[in-house]
Amino acid sequence: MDVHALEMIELELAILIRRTTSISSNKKFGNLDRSAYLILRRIKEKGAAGVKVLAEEFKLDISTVSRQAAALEHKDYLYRIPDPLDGRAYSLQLTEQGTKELSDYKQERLKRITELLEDWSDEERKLFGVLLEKFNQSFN
Amino acid sequence: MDVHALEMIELELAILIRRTTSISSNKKFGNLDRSAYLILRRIKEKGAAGVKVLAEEFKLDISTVSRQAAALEHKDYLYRIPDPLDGRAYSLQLTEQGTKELSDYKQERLKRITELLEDWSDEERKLFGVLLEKFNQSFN
DNA sequence: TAAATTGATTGTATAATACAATTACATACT
DNA sequence: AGTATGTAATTGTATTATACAATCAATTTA
Repeated sequence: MDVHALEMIELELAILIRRTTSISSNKKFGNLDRSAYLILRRIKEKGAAGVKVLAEEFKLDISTVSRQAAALEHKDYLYRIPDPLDGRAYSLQLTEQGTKELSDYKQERLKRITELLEDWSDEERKLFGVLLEKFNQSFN
Repeated sequence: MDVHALEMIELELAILIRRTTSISSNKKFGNLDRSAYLILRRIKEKGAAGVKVLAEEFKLDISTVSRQAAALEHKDYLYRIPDPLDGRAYSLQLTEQGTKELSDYKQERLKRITELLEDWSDEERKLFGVLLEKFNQSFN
């Protein structure tokens, strides 16, 4: 196995994470943080879900998702649909505002990434996407 | 330009960052967090440096690096070398313990990544490393 | 030598997370 | 039916990484 490649990945991942961590904390393009964004996206793509399901999918603690969901509800980006079979449970659905905010935020992110990668070839961009996806899937 | 590839990168980056953020906060393989690790590594590879230089290289606030350096000094992983020309300044060098800890930690990280990527081809690993590096460089 | 600048630290705030305790409801067991 | 156990969600508390502002001490400049 090619140790050099692994070392390179190991280092560059550390750098990437640290870099983007600080960017997200200071800058904050729109009104959404990364986690909020992923929640809205998930709901838009796969439909309403409760905090437990979301927490499992994201591999986060339920309490973490609960707070994020509460914040999103408070901003009127999500609303609750009570579970008819279980008085404790509910699921979360996008409001119209949430849908709009999601779309705006996604556009901003996309724009930023497009700028960052403007000198890349199409081939490189495609491969980078594929490999990132594959990497994320290795975690599951 | 291939919008689909960009969208994929955009999404997978968000996922990657969130995932690794939570891993580093809960798990913590060894005694080092990511930033501490990058500092030690930088010093090992490029020699002693003061907090200002490190902060610039890492694009972090000086105060952040100052605290990290203080923590590493406290653990006896780094020691200060006073600047002979400027009574305020100093640079940081690895202690023997720091060198050892760095090497152990790096091994652990490498091991973990090796496991994660064990099903990948050499070619894929190599490309992923190269593209991550290129991506990180786009930030500069 | 007084004023401005600079390297570093410290105070304070924020954000994302986890774990533990709690609340309120649901299910299962005699 | 009633108690015990389990479960969805929230809330309290702690930690970690970060930034920005204030400060301290030394240096440089006018």
